[in-house]
Amino acid sequence: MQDDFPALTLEIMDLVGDKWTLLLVYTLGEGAMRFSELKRRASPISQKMLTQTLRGLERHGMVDRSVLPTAPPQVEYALTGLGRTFLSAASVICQWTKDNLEELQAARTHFDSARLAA
Amino acid sequence: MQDDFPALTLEIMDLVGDKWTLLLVYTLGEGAMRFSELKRRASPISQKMLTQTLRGLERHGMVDRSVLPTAPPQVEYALTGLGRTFLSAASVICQWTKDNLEELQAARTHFDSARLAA
DNA sequence: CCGAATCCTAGAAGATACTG
DNA sequence: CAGTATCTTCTAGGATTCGG
Repeated sequence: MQDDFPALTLEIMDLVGDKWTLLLVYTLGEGAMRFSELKRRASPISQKMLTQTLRGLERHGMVDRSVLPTAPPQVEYALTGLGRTFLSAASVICQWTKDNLEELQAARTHFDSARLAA
Repeated sequence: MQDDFPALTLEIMDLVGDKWTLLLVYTLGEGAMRFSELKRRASPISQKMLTQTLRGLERHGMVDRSVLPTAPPQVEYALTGLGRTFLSAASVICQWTKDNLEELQAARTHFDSARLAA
């Protein structure tokens, strides 16, 4: 896999290199959800960024969008199979981050105070 | 873990939410390396972004920087223990991306052509 | 209720020149 | 060799307004 790093990291950044994608994937991991509920759960995301991020996820085949034939219209979003396996993979990073929160915090504090002295 | 998503995703984006961090971590995963070699291997990164990204990694305790007492000075960068466990976690996403490249590509093509029609 | 369109600003990132 | 400093460009993302 070594030789594919550049291309793969570019692809990954294209997938989740923005501010909200990861949060939305995790939120949708709790179940299919409508636009407004998603907006509440992923607060403080703006409508614009919610729409924009959802379009990106849809484009990558990670999220399925279905318009319910009601009035007023309701739109439901759900992870696809691809989205679910992605969530599983992403959970590993999430768990790592949780497990190492204190060490990360300590490293930052140490680095910052050392820099302040200089 | 569910309730920690917002905070964790923010933390993750702080760690690897920029353009070059992931690539550098992967590159350093192949072994300790000097500035110039790193710059070559992570091409086309600029000196500025290389320095800046390395400082960030150092700050997070993921990379160790050591100045060799030679003339001209040589500086070697290496993953710390924390950096290595992070790399392991990140590899899962990397592998997922590799395994699903075709499906991702197909989803994008399909989405884009559907949009073009409209 | 869901989302498109527009405007605007902060910060990311590239290019270039210079230093111990 | 390994940076720092400055300048410019570009784009992500927030605020707001409007439409079906």
